Amino acid sequence: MRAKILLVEDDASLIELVTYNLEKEGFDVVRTGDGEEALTLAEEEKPDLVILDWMIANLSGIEVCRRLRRAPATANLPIVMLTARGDEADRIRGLETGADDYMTKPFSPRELVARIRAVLRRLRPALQGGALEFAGIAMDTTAHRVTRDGRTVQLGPTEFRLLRHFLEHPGRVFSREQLLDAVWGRDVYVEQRTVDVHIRRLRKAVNAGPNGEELPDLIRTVRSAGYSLDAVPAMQAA
Amino acid sequence: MRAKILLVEDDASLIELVTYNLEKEGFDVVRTGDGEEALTLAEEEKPDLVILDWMIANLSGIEVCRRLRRAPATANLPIVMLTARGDEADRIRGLETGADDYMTKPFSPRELVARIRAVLRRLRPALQGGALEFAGIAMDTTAHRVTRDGRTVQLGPTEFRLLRHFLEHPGRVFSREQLLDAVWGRDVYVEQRTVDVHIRRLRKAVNAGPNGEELPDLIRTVRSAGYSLDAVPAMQAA
DNA sequence: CGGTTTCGTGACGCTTTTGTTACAGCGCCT
DNA sequence: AGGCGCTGTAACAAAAGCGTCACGAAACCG
Repeated sequence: MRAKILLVEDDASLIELVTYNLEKEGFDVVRTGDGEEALTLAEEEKPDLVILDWMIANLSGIEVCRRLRRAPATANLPIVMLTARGDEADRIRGLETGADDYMTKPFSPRELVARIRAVLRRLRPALQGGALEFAGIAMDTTAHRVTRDGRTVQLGPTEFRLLRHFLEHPGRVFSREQLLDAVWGRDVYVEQRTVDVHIRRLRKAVNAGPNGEELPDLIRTVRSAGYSLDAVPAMQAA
Repeated sequence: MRAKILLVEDDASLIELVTYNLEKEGFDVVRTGDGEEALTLAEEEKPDLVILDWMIANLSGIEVCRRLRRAPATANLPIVMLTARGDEADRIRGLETGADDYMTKPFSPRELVARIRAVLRRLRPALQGGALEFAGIAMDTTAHRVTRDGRTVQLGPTEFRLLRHFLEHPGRVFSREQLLDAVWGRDVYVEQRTVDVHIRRLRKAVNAGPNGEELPDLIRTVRSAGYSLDAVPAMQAA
């Protein structure tokens, strides 16, 4: 999942510099140089993090920070202040107003990215390790939650591990033996056909549509080889 | 609740300076100048945050940071690096190794405190004396009061700590072992099934409605994984 | 086109995991 | 001392998930 960042800054050359570096690192960037608009965008764009300059039009960065914290919808939004005001008093004021980090200009773009990552690592764990996603199937391993096109999918422990294994290696074909090793454990010994049954259960759960509908099957059977999770639904014979 | 901070630093005058400022601000301080000992203390003292110097005896600060992150018991422990190594490359390395913030010497003690507060505010909300709230459950950690949709909920000490832990990490699944570590303490050893009983007591108290009614259960059981506090009540099959 | 192999599917005991209740011990307060 | 609230453990009940089998369908092969 890509993280979206709201950049609130009015210096054109800085906007370009920061945007370039963030996009290079895989972030989506939304920009504004206006304090009032920043508040609106923070609600509407639902960014994962805000970078705030102090001196901007209409509302100071510190005031934007305060209002973001006060509004329930954005009270939890990660904020990094990035400003020329580098006095001790300013830094402390920024942090105490609710900023999660505070950097002063001039700054290193790479350090900015590192600090953003550090903040997101704590506050949006789903963006880091815990999230797997492929072909409309999303898995949050820390919350133990799976969704298909937004609808939550109910899985038993074994199906969960099985799906995770597929999501970790999308497109790759695994033999029943490999799956038993990876999902059940190297020492456990069960019939290979057991895999079939769990594939069946996994398919049933993942392909269940809104009501009684069937969604396209993303688990491909490779005859005499095994199974794989695949973005392209199997072809149809009319 | 007072927060406990582990200060890993070997310069005597700095130790004094930092300790003085932290204690003045209401933190408990545990100190060591030794990298190996830092790891031990991080486990045994259960600090709420670690301040790490880079140049210390036995293990470098960066290595201590890496090992703390790797050990499950301390993987989540907030870390602030405080060091003379201020190159861009060092800062980035520190942050990418898992530090939550990175300050360089010389530094302002008041800024250090502000940054520590900023980190703790996010990672240990309960320490700020503030209110925790999630999905209609509100907890005032200082007054030791809990309400569900406005009605006050009566909890025993253990259930209170258990709920607080869930509120601090909403949505996340914890194994019984993790809960015992976090809520009972790392050194206490009780049966894992004890957790089940307290979950039961917590559910009973939190889900008690106006008269004899049952409110939707917000504590989700994740079979063979643990429990989590969750906004979405489990779905029903008719 | 039969024969053969491989896979899909539903049913069914069995085991594991969790829910629930009861109880005995402990510390604390009056 | 007695009562009271809280805790951890055990024991039993309920639920959920698991692995295997049997049979039919589909794919493959000559």
